[in-house]
Amino acid sequence: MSEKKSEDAGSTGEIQGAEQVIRHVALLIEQGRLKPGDRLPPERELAQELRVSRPTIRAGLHALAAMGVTESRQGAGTFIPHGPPRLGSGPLSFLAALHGFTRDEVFEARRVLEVGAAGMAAERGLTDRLAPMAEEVAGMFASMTEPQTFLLHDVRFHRAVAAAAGNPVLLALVEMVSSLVYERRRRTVERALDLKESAEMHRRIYQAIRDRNPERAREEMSRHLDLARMAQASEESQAGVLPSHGVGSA
Amino acid sequence: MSEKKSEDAGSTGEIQGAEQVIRHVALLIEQGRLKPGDRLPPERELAQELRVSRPTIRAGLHALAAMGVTESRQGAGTFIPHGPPRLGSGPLSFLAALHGFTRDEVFEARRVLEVGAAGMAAERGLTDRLAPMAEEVAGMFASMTEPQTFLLHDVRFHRAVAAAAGNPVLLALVEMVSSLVYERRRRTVERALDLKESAEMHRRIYQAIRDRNPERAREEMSRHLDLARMAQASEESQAGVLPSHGVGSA
DNA sequence: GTAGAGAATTGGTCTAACCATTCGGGAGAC
DNA sequence: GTCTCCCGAATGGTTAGACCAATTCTCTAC
Repeated sequence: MSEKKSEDAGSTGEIQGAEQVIRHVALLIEQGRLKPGDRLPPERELAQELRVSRPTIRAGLHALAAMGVTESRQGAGTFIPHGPPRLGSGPLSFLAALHGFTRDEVFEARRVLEVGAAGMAAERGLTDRLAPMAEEVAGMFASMTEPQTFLLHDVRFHRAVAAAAGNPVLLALVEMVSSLVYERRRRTVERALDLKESAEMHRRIYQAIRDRNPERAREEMSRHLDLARMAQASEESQAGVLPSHGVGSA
Repeated sequence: MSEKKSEDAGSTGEIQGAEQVIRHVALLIEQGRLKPGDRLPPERELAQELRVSRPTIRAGLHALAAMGVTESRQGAGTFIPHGPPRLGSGPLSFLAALHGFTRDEVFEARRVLEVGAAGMAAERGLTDRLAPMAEEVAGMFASMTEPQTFLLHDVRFHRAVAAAAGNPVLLALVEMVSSLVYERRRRTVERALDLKESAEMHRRIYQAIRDRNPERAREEMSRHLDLARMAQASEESQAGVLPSHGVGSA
């Protein structure tokens, strides 16, 4: 009963529908005809080219947008974002909500990633990546009375460490997991108790990386994340019951 | 005639359009009214409920599907997948193609994740997770003349190790990164030279975890991935120029 | 030369229909 | 009574044409 359908196989294969749009864009990317910052052809043009209707094109583009591959701006066009490689936090947020990831589990995954990143950063010793980290540490010490600002520097410090590891894949993963934590932390950071101690821990991490001491960098990062996990648990218990990992869209 | 913009604005806010669909589903999940395995309401019903047209609903559902949150089957309905938490490889594949991740970078990220996972698996020593690993090792020794089958066991062994770490977040990350590697490896594994040595390395990793020796587990996993990276480089150089990281859809 | 208004471009949405697949229930055969 | 087969309802997939909204470009007026 498995009679084949139309054999009009074009260059994109026989796939029909929204899936075809994704394949087409993937092909353009592989061929180097689409790079970060570029604009895709208008929807109407794509529709004509792929011989499908515009809503079908739009379905495919929505899927690409959800994967973070494209961004659409009404009136302007659909673009491939430039900037560093970035995995959206959406998928992980949904998984967290669906499967009830605990705070400890998320922190544990984060520790694996960030301890590794801290070690790599220390080993590699890319000197031009030191200043961004140092600046964020300074920012923390300067904002100990403004928890939200402090948290911002905190986020950026960890991102800077991941960047100093010099591996874009690792950086994207760190950002994806971190964003889960920070989305949640933003609501409770006002209750934080020991911002000064936190700032000093970050400083020690920085110093270990600066001194190109991977062992110490790993240790300090590991200890820091353990303490941060407990601190967050404490903040949340003060705040009462929170909705489980929100499905934040960032 | 609804003069007013629908004032039914529930807790979903006043967001209009496809975004609203995503928020709505996210809300249902947070409230526990949608769990893995469940079926979503039919599109026509959602459209009526959210006061938007069906194409808009469909756009949102396509976005959710791209994030791996839902799966649609024509004639049956739209479902939330059951099974373990899973991050699709699509987003990472696109990032790889767009930013030209090198093989070494991907392996490096993989090493951070899997060395951590191996260590955790050994520390935790969940005895009921040992058998799956052992079975895959056996499968490798049994399929040294069939590279594709060998590769399958290889994939599943690494997944089993990540599962033995007992952290679903880490498991999802490992699978996402691994799938990038394996998608690529599938094309060159026929040229593999030392499947026996590879099988024995996997066996040593298993033994270290079984013996609850985290240090050795980490070491063995690290060494294995380094060798695997070089092996794959060798296979690819034999195969000539390959298209850069394909945007595989899995 | 510059600033503003208008036109063209482009993504966002709607309505209304038809197609393709799946699944369940009822009719018929045994 | 049980089983099998088929048909129709339910549901996702696609199409078509139209209109709205935001952006961008261009051309005019000063």
